[in-house]
Amino acid sequence: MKQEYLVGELAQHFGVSRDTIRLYDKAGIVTPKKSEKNGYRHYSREDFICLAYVIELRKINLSLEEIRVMMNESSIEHAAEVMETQERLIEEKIEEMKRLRSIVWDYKICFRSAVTDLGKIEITESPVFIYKDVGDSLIETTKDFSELTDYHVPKFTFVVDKDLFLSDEFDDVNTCKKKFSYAVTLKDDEKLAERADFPRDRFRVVHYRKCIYTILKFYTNVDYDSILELKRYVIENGFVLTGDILLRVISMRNDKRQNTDYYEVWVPVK
Amino acid sequence: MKQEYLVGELAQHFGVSRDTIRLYDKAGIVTPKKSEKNGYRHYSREDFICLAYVIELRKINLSLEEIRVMMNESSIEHAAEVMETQERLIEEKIEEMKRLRSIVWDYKICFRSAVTDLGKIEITESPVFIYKDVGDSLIETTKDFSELTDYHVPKFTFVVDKDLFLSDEFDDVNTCKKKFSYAVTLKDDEKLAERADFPRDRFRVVHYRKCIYTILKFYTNVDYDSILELKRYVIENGFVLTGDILLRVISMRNDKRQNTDYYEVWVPVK
DNA sequence: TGACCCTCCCCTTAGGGGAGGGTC
DNA sequence: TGACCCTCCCCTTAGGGGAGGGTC
Repeated sequence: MKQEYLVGELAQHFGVSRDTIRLYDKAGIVTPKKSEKNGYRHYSREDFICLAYVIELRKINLSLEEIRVMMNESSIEHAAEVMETQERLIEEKIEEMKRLRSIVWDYKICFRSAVTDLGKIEITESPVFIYKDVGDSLIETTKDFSELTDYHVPKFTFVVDKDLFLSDEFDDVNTCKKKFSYAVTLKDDEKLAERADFPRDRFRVVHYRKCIYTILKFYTNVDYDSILELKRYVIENGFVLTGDILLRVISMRNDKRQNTDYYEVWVPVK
Repeated sequence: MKQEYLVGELAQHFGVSRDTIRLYDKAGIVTPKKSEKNGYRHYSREDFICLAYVIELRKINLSLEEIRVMMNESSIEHAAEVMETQERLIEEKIEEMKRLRSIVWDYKICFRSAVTDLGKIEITESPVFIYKDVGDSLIETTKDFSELTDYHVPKFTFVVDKDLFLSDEFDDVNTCKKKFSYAVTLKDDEKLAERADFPRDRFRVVHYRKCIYTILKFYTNVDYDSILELKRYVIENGFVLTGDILLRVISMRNDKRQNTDYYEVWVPVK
């Protein structure tokens, strides 16, 4: 009857590497007899059972140190507590993952739209934006938003004055970037602006309004063709602007040569 | 108007350490101008926006390398794909976590019982066990089980022959451990044994049966008092044994000095 | 001889912490 | 002077991979 095993056999049986099993020895978790002759590890049947248990415990993400304590020093009471703690941690992890999933989902939808709807023009109703001009400091301005919510992240937004947009001045590619002003906007999915304690003195709210909606890509600081094209569209179709235009960052790169940035664009019209 | 920021301000604003922000520079993700004079990093408004984005991306568990690619080389199509991949990974993680939760929950219940029900004796009905004697090799025996299921892990089990248990021989602590034989059992929660393709030739099945159930702790290889106590209980109460006794491992230690092991014990009686 | 076994060493992620020294 | 800034170096987890050498 076979009583002893070498690392290789165990590694194959448990589907782990030899090194992993040797590490458990080194870490004082499963410490087989070692041959005096050649230093080979000889795992007894008890070692085998312990190793199976350790590999189970590793699967539920206990650290080697926690496992070492469980195997060597701990009481069954302690083991029960470890499992209770681990259960709580897993619960929390699941909740956290669900939260991340929804953020990732938002990005995905946003990027997908940028891909499929790039340049498409649509007349629709804008969402409500909570809005703040970038004053002296972008830090201070974005910090203000964190009082409102720590979940949604406000987006950096270019603003083009409606009259400037229509003026001839705006057509000069070299100067038009100087016509942008800067704001930070938050899509008000949570209807924060409707709450009684919403700080109306410190934020502006841009309500639902009829808008031309499109996604534009441009090479920031280099080429503003796509926004000039949008301007032509507005004029040719005889739209009347009812407010300033928002260009909200979808994705922004920090490439020193040429930034390819995407924006969602809201042009209020009637 | 404030156009530039130093690491300290950004670190405080974003709630990360200075080193983290410096690391993003070193990794080529957000690379501010550095003062020629003193080497200070001066973050522009664009850097600020990128950093905010990077910190968002880190929160959804993208690696720095993935983020670097997204910031420097990737198209919006690629960014969309990254998010789709990430969404799938998060889905899988959630499923994995739910699976782990159920394993941890099993352990928790098991260890809790060991704490609260230690030594308590109960007459109940045993579950169905799929059962195999340990033949020449524990590896071979447990490997057989992996054909059945890769979810449940079979447990090492001592078996005491019912006649031996009652005999005087068994009372001698020094020899009683030699009376144990060894098996591997799997609690058949999934009703594998009822399936048509269950390999009846290679496994035994122990069906529901009336049993004395208890949890025992003993110092394996040293002290078998608790099982002798159980024997006295059986005799004093005039139980008639109807089959071999199973002692299934709940928790096993590999301490060289004194193994404190817990077993759930099933004594079939009528 | 080939398939094992051993130890030692270096490498990975995303920072954290500290030393030692300069700057506003 | 205190609160900043800088770089450099070591440390963490749970292994993976390889070198170099011995063993069955």
